[in-house]
Amino acid sequence: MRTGEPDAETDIPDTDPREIPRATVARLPEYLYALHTLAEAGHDTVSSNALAAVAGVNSAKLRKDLSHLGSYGIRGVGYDVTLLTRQISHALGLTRHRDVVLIGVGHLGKALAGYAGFANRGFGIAALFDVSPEHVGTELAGLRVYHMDALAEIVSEKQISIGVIATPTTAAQRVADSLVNAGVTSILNFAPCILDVPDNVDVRKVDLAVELQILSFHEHRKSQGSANEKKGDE
Amino acid sequence: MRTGEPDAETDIPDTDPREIPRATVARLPEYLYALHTLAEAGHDTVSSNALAAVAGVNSAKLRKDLSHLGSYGIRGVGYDVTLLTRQISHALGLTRHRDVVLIGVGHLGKALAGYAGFANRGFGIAALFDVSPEHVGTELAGLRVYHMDALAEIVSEKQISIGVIATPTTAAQRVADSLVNAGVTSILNFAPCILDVPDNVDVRKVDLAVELQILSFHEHRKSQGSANEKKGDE
DNA sequence: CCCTGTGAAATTATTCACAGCA
DNA sequence: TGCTGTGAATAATTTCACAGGG
Repeated sequence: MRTGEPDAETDIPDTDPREIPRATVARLPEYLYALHTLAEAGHDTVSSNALAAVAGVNSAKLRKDLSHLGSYGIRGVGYDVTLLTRQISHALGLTRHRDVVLIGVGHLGKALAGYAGFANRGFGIAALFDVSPEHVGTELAGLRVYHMDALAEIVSEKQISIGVIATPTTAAQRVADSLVNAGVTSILNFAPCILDVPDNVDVRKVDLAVELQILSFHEHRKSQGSANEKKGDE
Repeated sequence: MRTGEPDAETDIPDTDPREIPRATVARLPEYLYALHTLAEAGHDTVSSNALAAVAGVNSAKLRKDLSHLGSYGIRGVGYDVTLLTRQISHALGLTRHRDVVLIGVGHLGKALAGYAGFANRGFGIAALFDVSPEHVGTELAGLRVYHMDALAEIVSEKQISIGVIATPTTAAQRVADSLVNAGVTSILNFAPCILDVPDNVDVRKVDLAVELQILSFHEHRKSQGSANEKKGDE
């Protein structure tokens, strides 16, 4: 167990990614995006307050988060936008371009394949896969759709380490197994199920319906809480 | 705690939603889904251990989560699948059907409109909206695409309280304003930006690229450190 | 003064471990 | 016996508040 040491001196060589708290990691991409926005708006430097406002978080939290990167702001001024962008990108491992494979070219797969947000932020889709003869061999967003049989070969050839599952739930575990077999070590799963994978494989799940259910809870809370606070706005 | 007290409150299925911790709320939908799976597999009752395994969480956590609902399991047996399903649904406010409006019928909007997971889990899409003449008036997944001008009318007529934004980033804030004006009080935002809304409006953001960036971090961590210690999973 | 970086405090979340009931 | 429900212990996260550099 490592407690915070009382030195505020020179101890920031290369940040060990394992020491960045999970909650911080989850926010770094938001900061990155906010910095991008600010850079485009012509800002060279930004204070923790301003950046926190754009990213939608508390400024103390932001500073603490950045402190985990060993990042250097300038007291009295703020952070250099370009430098901070580079530091966060480095911490997230985005300096090296990471291509992904996408499995399933149904509605969601199509949306993901055409999603500019991926390419914009350092992720290219290396190849698309499906099993349906209807899709295999076609082209989508400038990418050929391969049969799953070709997965291992392409993953290994292009050194892919991340796979995105956009298949129906019933196929998800099978696809995950194939991905793991092919050598993929991170999976983004859009199917609403728990994937069984080896310990060295990271899985993140995005369930669109879950988000709505959480909003439903908030609606429930509002309608139960106070029936008197209503904003008249027409 | 209830050694000598009259448990008059134990029968009341009406939990105060404000007392359920955030982290618990975020997991309830997962439990709900797991229960659905178990029910289909023919289980009448389920132990916290079994349910936790299906939902991918620790069983003590699951029990504590359920205790916030005032839910009653049977000692020595487990939980009644049907009853627990109903209790969670109630806590999430899903007993009442909640329709949503979806704005933006680009790739992502199309995917969402056709996403069976919504309808399956108590959310219907009441109407689709867009501004592009190319889309307005067409039909998609059995739903007509309306022009944004009709938003307020339809939201009010159908008593919609949840809106889903699947537009380009540039339009997101404008759409959010329209939704708020129309009376929507919860927004699910797929555009990668922070929305400025009144305090009484809840916003949840889903950024597909952020998820990939978090995975990228894990890849980075794996390739940088010699993997010899404990697993970092989730 | 500005601001950052950060210990310490407060809050929240998770896990343990066991009493007590079916 | 097997299981739930839950205090107590632990861990993680957020927030406060201020020292100290520019």
